[in-house]
Amino acid sequence: MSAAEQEFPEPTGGLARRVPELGALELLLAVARLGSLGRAARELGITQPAASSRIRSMERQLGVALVDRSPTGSRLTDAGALVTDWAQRIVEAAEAFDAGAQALRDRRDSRLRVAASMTIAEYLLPGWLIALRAQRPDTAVSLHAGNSAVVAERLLADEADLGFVEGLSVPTGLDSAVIAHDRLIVVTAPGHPWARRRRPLEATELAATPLILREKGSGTRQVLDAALGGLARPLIELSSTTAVKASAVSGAGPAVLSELALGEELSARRLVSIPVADVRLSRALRAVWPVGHRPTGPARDLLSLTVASGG
Amino acid sequence: MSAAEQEFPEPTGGLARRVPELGALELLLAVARLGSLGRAARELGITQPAASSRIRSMERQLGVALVDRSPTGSRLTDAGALVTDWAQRIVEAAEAFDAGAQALRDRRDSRLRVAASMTIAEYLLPGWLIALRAQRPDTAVSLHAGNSAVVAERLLADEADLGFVEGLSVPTGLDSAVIAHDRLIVVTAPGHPWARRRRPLEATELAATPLILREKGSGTRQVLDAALGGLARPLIELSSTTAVKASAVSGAGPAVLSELALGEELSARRLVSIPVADVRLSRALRAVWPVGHRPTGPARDLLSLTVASGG
DNA sequence: ACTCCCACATAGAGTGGGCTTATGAGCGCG
DNA sequence: CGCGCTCATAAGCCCACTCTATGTGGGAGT
Repeated sequence: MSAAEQEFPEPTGGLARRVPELGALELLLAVARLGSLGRAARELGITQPAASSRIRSMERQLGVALVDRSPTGSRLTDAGALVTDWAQRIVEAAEAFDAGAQALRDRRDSRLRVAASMTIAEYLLPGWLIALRAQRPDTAVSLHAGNSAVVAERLLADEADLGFVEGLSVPTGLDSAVIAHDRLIVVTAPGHPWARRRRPLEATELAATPLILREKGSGTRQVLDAALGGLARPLIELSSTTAVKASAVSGAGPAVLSELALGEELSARRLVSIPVADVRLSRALRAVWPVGHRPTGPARDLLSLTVASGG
Repeated sequence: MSAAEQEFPEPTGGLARRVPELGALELLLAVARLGSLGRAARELGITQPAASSRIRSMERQLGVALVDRSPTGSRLTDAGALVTDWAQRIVEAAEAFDAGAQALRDRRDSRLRVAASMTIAEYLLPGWLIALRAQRPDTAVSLHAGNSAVVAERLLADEADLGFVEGLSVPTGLDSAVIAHDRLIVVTAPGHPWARRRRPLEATELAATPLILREKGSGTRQVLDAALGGLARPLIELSSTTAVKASAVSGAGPAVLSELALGEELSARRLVSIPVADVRLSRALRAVWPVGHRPTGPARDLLSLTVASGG
């Protein structure tokens, strides 16, 4: 074997080889909480040897001892405590995923039918659904995502009980309550010239520069077009927020995204925010329902959750 | 089979059965970014049929069509775009996990040796490490977590190049720079009587109430004891932040935690924050290094990252 | 119109990780 | 001193994921 054995480049990916599976992380959290492999195994519905083996293989994979075994139980090592907290973040994200995915399976018999715009469905709804499930565990929720017009349509056709929109105006026939505000942010990779500017960006500069954008018709795009006077120039048009972020991170150019979409990327400096002068890139997020039909039952529960937690 | 077939209670867990594995989520993100199953497969180093089958089985598991296949490529469905964004959050958490775990494998030959307090290592460091890797991909980092005394010791013994502490004072022999501030927050489950209070909590009430706490000697505990005058009464003492959170969520009682630890729990209202009057529960987070030895090389890179992103 | 290339799907075989049951060993407590 | 708990080990099963090899369909270029 000479050096000719080609290393695969692996620019991204391979995470799954280095990060334990969700089941293993869940098990680790249970061990931390219950102080015993056996009890954790019972809680997850597997046998004690399975738990033992799984923790051991996780330790092998990470190259770090995670738990101190003793005949009186198991406690986390120092490294184990760290790993457990990092695992907790993954599991929380997985819970949000689960809550959302469950609502996507359009069950006809759902007790609460929600229609929401993309941004809200992506970033806020999963958390609300988790909270709702904590209060009313047996409420089945179905979710339909679409733009403002679609949301209004479904509400008026009695195909949804509660809607959420992010437009600049409220569709006719609907009552609404503002639940939060969302700002659009201009971002670039840290290496981009804009990242080193001292003066804020002018609206004219922004309008003159080709940007990485969602496709025409998306809520984000509408707000941006309105703010700039209808002329955002696309460098690329992509079909999902994820794709826009990935493209911006890789340095393809400046992008405009909701602040809700940019938690991790900004704090880890994969992207940096560029201040913008004299442009109103803010919009209200609203809950909506047919005029006169004040939400009741599960819809009311969800509504009160969103108002309480709305920033 | 009568109704005697006992449903397993599954109060927590079972997530792994409903959420696809990390490898599948990574694959989905690659498909979204590249617009083709085959290209995504190539990027992840698997074959096209494997990717095809894996996406299909994920769709079966979720009960939702995620991608529209066509002879010209694959695009996400509406539901697929939502699912992809939720998946992105999981993968981001997994990247932080990976960055941290990699630093935990105490490699002797690391170019940058970091010693950090628990809270910083848990919640801030992984993000910094990701950002550092983006700038300097070949910098191997090792991490050792411990309290302020341990951090100081390792720095002075030249076993670490850069330290992070969260104490109230800077250990002697070290220079420091404040990189962020951290507040401690009193939280309860939403059902707790305190959640319905109108007046802020008084320090004496807090001191008189048994609390869910980290064990004595933890940075969090020290700050709380100092603020209350040395007399926080423990209801339970637990060994990890995760365990404290879980216990508080389940309604065991009030807990005191760093705001850094409470992202998801507060916004999903699994926990609510209780205002506190006339108690200073704030502390500075500092980078530290031996007097005279201003950080250079990788240490300087990391330091400048943390200062830039510190709140 | 024919061909080439890319897209994705299907079929059948191999492998490995995780699960189970069964059993053994260390510590503490009555 | 034995019973309870703890965790570890061993042997066998099974399924998910993987591969190679092949088939089908559409767009682009000649």
